[in-house]
Amino acid sequence: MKKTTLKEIAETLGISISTVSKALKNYPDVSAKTKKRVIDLAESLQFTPNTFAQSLRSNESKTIGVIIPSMVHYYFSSILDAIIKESEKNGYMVIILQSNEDHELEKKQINLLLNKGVDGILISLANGTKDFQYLQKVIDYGIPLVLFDKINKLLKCSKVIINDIKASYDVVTYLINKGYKRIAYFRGDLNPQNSIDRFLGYKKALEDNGIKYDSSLVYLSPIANFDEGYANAKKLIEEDKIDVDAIYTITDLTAIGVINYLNEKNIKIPDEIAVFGFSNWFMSSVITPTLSSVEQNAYRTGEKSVELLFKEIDSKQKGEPFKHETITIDTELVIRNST
Amino acid sequence: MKKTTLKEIAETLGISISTVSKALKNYPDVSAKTKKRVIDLAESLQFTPNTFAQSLRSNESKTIGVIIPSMVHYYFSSILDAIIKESEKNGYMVIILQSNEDHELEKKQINLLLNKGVDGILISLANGTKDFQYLQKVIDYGIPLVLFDKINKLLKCSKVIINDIKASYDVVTYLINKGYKRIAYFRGDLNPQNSIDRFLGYKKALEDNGIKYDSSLVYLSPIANFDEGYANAKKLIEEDKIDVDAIYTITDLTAIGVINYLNEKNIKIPDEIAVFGFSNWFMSSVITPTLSSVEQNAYRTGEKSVELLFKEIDSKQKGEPFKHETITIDTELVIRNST
DNA sequence: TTGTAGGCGTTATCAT
DNA sequence: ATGATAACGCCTACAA
Repeated sequence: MKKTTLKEIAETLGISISTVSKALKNYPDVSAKTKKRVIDLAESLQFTPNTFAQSLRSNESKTIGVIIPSMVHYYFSSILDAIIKESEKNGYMVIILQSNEDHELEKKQINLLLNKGVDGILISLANGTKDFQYLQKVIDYGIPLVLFDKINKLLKCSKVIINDIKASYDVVTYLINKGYKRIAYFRGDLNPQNSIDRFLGYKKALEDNGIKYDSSLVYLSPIANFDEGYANAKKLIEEDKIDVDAIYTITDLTAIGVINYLNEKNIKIPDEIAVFGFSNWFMSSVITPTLSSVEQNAYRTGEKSVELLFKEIDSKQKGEPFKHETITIDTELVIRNST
Repeated sequence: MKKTTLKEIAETLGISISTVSKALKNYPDVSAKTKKRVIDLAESLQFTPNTFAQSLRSNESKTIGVIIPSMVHYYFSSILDAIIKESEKNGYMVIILQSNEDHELEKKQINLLLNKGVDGILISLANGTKDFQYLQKVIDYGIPLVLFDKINKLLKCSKVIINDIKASYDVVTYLINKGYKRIAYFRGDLNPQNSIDRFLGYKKALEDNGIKYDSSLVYLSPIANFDEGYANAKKLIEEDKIDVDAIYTITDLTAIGVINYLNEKNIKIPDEIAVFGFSNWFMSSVITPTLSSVEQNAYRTGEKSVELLFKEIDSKQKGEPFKHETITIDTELVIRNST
């Protein structure tokens, strides 16, 4: 079985290809009778235009590309969920690539997408990313680009982020108000902006509440996974930081590592040590104790990102100017039993 | 900035388009000198062939489509991870769609992918799927199709599955050997094959061990999510099934719902009631108590699925005949603290 | 060794 | 109201 073409319809009906094309596109200058004959036959043959030919002609693929660090990740998969659903509504398909937090791979993938001819690109940057030339290239090519979550401030494109400084500030302020005084922080690498910002929020909240920042309470968790949380908690306990009464982490997965270690050691949460995460993974609502966290509204982040992208694609098609926006998604503290 | 074309290179060098094309494809009948001139210029202009034109001509998109029920799902996202990585290695991109367990949507998406001109389709069927005509259509069109996880036996295409009957049989046998006698089962809908098979395995294991199957110990969990696990556990306890000493569920998420309810009610796991899941989600290794489960090797499932797909695409291109295969992925019991 | 020409399928402009 | 024609960019059989 082969796909039907305009040519076949034309030959069957004994008319020209261009008339067929016009009939199907409901041009006004085709007689009602011809139109009907064409449409009926097209339907019975299940005709759909060849997208390769359409793309070649229009230079549009009706496809967008998304690059995320990793797929098996509650936050990113939720964002993708939104991106895919919204794109489908708009008649677009989505190609997904994983940078695996590898800067070089990310670069290669951007080029793959450009070569592929996608109509727009959404990306959450890999942690290592320092040089942004290849992203500038996307902009130079005139391909709409939206950064989300892990962004770079300097690039001239739309962005969707949360206010990490404020969210983090709120967490620490909440902990302080609850009576915690020695709050450890398991921070991420100081490369993605949000990692920096969460750390800043932590420090600022301490400062504003008259608590002196103590760098010995800060542990590094560059990958921000379970094992690092577990290992850092172990280190903290074994270093006899007995006055630490709360641990706040860059993300939930790390916090869950912490919880697992403390549970193993029979250290009571939150009585002896409280734990606060970030991102509100589903998992956090079902572990013991349930984990307090920051709801990041992943779905909305995805929604807003494609929305901006399609707006820009639209403007481009119409030849209208487009003004880049930065949208900040609201976050909320979700208080559970770990604090 | 615009993409370079063969024509531009040809004009710049004052030679014909076909010579440029041949030079870049390293045809033997182009002089070394011309070849060098072309390649150098192409490189400096960062020439890459227009994929729309290539696709139109070759009728290949170097893109495959994947349909899964849902993205925010540990098992499926792990499979996607494998699919994307393996495809990239083979120079293919991946378009992902979510059927949302909606049969009609799935049908529409299959058509979208066919119209898009993907070179192959991977799909894990929605639960409701009963009519398979539109999948037959894929086969009739000659588009390689591989079913994984939730399959239909009757379709003539490659498949990647696990042996659900055996895996389930092993779980229940293990429980019986451990001394559990009244084993409740929270089963899924009897529509996807694997749901049926897990139920069969459960029954067979009871039978083979001289335990009479008791339908009052079977609870339905059609969506197989957390809430259903929680609700069914509640129902079971409130129905005073006090002799039940183990609960085995269709999937981990449901089991985790069960654990949460039992924990809330201070029912000791596994002393009063043991819990066994299926799929070995990451989450299961970090909840309290850690959950015994069946490792399904999602990544391998993804790997094998694309491998079969690419084999078939390859055969098709070479015009060779292709023999469909059904690959069964090994599973293992992962015993943790809940049993 | 190089170039010409035709076609992949669609669409839009310009005749008729 | 309909059709002929060219173009999108690439590829290749064939001609020179």
